[in-house]
Amino acid sequence: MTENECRKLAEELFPDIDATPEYYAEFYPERALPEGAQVTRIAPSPTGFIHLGNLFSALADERIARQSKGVFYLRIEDTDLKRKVEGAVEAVITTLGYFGITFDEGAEMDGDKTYGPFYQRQREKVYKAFVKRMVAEGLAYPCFCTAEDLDDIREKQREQKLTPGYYGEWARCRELSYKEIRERIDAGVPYVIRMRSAGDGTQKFTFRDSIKGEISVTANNRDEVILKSDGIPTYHFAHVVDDHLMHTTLVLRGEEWLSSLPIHLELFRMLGFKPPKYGHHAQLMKLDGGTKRKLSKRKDPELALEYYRKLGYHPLAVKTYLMTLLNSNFEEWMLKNPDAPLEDFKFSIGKMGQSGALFDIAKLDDVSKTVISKLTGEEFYAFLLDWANNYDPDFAKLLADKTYALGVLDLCMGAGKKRRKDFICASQAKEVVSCYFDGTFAPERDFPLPPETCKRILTAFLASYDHSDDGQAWFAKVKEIAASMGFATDMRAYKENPDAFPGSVSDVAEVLRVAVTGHRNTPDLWSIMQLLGEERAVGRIKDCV
RNA sequence: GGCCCGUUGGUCAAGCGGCUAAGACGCAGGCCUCUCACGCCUGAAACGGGAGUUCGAUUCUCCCACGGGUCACCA
Repeated sequence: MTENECRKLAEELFPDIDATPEYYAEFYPERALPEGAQVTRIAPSPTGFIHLGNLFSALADERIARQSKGVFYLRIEDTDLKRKVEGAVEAVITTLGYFGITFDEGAEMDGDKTYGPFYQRQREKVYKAFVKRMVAEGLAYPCFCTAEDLDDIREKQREQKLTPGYYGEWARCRELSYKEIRERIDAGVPYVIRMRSAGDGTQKFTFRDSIKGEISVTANNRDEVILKSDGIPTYHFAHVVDDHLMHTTLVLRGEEWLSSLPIHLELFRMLGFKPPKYGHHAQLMKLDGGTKRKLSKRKDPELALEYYRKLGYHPLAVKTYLMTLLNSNFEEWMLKNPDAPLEDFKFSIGKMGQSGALFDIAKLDDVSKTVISKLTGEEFYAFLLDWANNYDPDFAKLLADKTYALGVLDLCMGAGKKRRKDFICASQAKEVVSCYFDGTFAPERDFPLPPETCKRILTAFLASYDHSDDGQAWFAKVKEIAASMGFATDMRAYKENPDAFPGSVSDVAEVLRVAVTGHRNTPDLWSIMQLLGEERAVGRIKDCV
């Protein structure tokens, strides 16, 4: 086709598109941001499934943008209507919001008035303006190949052991004349628009990835589809146009995109845009039957963020755990700055991991314990109550007596600076705390000593019990009972010669503990009895004699 | 299969030519202690394999193996 024919074709293909690339360049001006500010985004497709990997990525994007006083926005990649799920966008926003990720602009926000719209479906005209220009300049052309044609091409390429794809002489529609194109269009043959790659498949160059460092890439040579037959762009094209017009400075995405980077780079070049910086991060993995594999939507419930919410993991715990995976020096920093908010940590993309990290629930649990131990009783109470209201109404009822519930939590969390770490997540906290509520107290007791001995201990205890005793007086009485039965009261002496005694105070205390709580391991027993109140505490012991 | 990325203890990982190869989780033992939890101490536990380069390789190069990714009008 001649230059004139190209221009003519562009006009005929897109008669309704009046706005030019120049118009949009002016419409979406350079952002006025301080020096060094980064503009990042997450761009999920609205499938309704938001997972740990999304949060992982979002957290990195958010940190980079906020840290640099830049912009973090949400764009919805809804170019594939097959994948669209109702309510998915709200789910993305609320779920990420639960984990404390918020946007500066983007879908469903006022930002729509600035660099938006942020739904790609609503940007059809924008993309077409650029496609039109590419056709006019001979950088793109209509392709009439059917799915069968493409299969046929692939088949032949496979036979000849060539790289599959629409490129070079395999690109059948590439050199169609203006007349041939006209005829097919007039005949109503559906078509897509493909980019006309300048590559021949041999040029190699190195690219500097913000995470992976120097990587070697082969220049693109494929005439990728940029506009589908329904007039909607493919991801490749939408990404390039949007990230340019929205002035994204850093694209952080999964390493599965690394292989299509050459396409994007060529598109940026064709359009005369300066590409953003790219950082391709590794995927989250899990151990399955001895080998690492990518976390899968279908097989791994722990991939879904909803999973953690249901179990009642604190959002900050999940976030903190993810930070330890995101930046290896984060944990060290956290140890040194135990009271600093994680926003104070200087996040650096250069320190992101090179290979896929295994998701480690044991580590999450440990981080969770620490995070919760830093919460005040009030804060944890509010969190627990909120969780119970959503997932466990019966438990919520037990929590209704706030003063009492707070007493329980304070007991399990420890007072002052000596914090216990009993809680991992809300569902587990419920188990831990169940023995303090009559509604959930399970009175099956497994005593460590023979029934007769237990009875003697409990009877003696009841006889001397005074609810107004302080902790010391209380324990002195326990010791007395132990001594009266010949049990050791000095633990050191007992340990040196355990056979010399039938037991120790520790056994006596344990009998009491089991009688009162049903458990062998609990926080300080005296405190528990004070919390339960005389009637209940004594009542539980009486049940055992 | 082609191309790309990766490979340090069970897990997350520091390391960036010379170290007794950090640290965290987990595990084991101990201290503290009425149990538990917390805290503290100690311990077991690693550079995938093979060639080079070098006085010297975990670190640089190449080959192999293994793991991952990708080759759509999906993102």
